[in-house]
Amino acid sequence: MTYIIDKIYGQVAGAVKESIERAVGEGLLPPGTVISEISIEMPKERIHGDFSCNAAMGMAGSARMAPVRIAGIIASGMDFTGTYIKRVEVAGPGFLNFFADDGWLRDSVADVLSMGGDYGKLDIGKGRRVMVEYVSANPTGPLHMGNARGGALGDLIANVLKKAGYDVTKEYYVNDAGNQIEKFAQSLELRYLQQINGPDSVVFPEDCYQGGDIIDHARNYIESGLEDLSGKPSDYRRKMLAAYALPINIENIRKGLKRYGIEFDNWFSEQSLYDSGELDETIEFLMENGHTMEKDGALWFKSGSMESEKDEVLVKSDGFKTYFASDLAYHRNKFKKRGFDRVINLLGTDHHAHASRLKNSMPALGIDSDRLDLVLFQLVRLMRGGETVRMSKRTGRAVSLDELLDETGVDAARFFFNMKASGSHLDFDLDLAVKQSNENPVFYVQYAHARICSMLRILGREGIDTGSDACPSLDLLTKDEEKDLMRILALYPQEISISARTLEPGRLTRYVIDVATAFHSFYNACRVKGEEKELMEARLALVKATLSVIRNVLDVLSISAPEKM
RNA sequence: GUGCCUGUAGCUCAGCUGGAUAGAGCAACGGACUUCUAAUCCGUAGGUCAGGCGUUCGAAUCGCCUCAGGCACGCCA
Repeated sequence: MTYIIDKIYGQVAGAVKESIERAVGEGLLPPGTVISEISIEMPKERIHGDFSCNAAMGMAGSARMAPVRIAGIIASGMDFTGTYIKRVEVAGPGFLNFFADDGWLRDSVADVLSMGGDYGKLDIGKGRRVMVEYVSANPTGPLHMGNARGGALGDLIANVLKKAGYDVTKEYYVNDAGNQIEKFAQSLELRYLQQINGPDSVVFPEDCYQGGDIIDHARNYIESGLEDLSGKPSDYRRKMLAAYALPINIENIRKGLKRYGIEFDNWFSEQSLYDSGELDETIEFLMENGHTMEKDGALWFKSGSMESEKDEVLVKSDGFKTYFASDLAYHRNKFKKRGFDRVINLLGTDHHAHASRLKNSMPALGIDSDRLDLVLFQLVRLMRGGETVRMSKRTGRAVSLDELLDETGVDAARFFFNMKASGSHLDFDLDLAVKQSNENPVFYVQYAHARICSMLRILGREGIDTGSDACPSLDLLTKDEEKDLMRILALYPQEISISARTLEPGRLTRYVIDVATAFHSFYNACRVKGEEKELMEARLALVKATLSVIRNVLDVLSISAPEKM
């Protein structure tokens, strides 16, 4: 897939490269001149041209000449026949500034119209299979704000990679085994006993799950008339209560995420690694390959040569396997059993240490650690009444995803969480949440969409064909507002490309705001209805292309595109 | 104490593989609706890019140091 924007970048870079080679051949530039990678950018200032190249500055060192002189030599011998470029200027410290014919803008709009929803698709993924694992919250309680951020980000990354040509699988890792499940079962048991024997009958320890949902589970269990557990052994009681509550929690998580617009292709159970024997296989594999050692009755994973890395316990002295062990088995499963080419894990920064240890451990499993990408996002800090609210399931004071969505709505929440780079902190002021939802840029973008829909409705009512796929002549679109809008539409493939490469797709929210801004400016400067036929048709085509791109981006963001507001 | 992340306009944040006069939204101020949606547009104002030193033609961007905040350092997950 080659877009106009890629083509014109190629034309500029090609012309520069050709000109440099010829100048070297003719002795105008010294033979040893190193041609650095030719990078093209679009200058902020229009007087600096449509595209600019700083190759001359990069070559100054090896050519032992002033950048301006080199730029002059390159510029003087350029051939632009058969390209969108009209002319070149040397400016500033040695920039080569290129001025393009507006034809590239018109051709881009034509592409948008002909490709529709496929516009922006790329083949950089080459169909490779990539798994994006995100949310993966412990099923011991409801989803909270941190999960909301990770969910919005992970889902967007997955959607972008799909758009970029990867074969994407979205996966949720269900931590339904291990220590926190024990703690969950114990908490349930104690709440159960409190229900039966009164609140003071047992002590409820601080390290148990304090949330009210645990109490609800205990009460619901009793009220639903299931087996009376009061006289049974503790082990059995815990097992039954956990077996009762866990599926309910998982189902609630699933429903909550669905409401949030997230549907996973696969829910992978940690317990299944125990049941299938893969966990034991993995540990044996590590032992056979000399990556383990025994100490103090426990089995340890020997970290590589890195002195700073600490060794990790795989099997505790009491025989229980650690989370680290099952995570290794899980990743062995992802790469070896299921054959993913690439795996992306989203994690809160509080798991940073664990995550980098996991990544560094991949070679011990025979996996190139470059195939595992970690996307770390800063946790959401919740502010209420000017105070920080700690979000921990154990303290039971977390704000749930459902509560958040009740206040802000799905669209605003998903947009909001993707407006900031993953690495930046995010303070969420609950008191401002409702007010903020009115100011949220998502409405600005949706408004542009609704406005266009309204325009098309009215034009259609006047008997104008708004559904035609044909692209009329766009030669009459010469005003700044029209060209600015065309230009921003032409940039979409690059936005997808950069988002996919950097795994930082938050820029798409900013991009679609820019599209909306350019459209609103156009709307105020140019009329469609009532203009002379040819101009009206050209503007109508531009408006339709804008609608298509806005819809396209909102679709990737999984945000609704209302036709009326 | 050690490691990682963050520090840019009053607020929330872009920009960070070095490039031209550091951008946007909100808030503030001044304008624009008898016209396809004013949830909009146009304009004004707003900066020691936390601070310091260095690297070079050029630093918000790269390196070192300091300061401030967050997170992690368990036979927890």
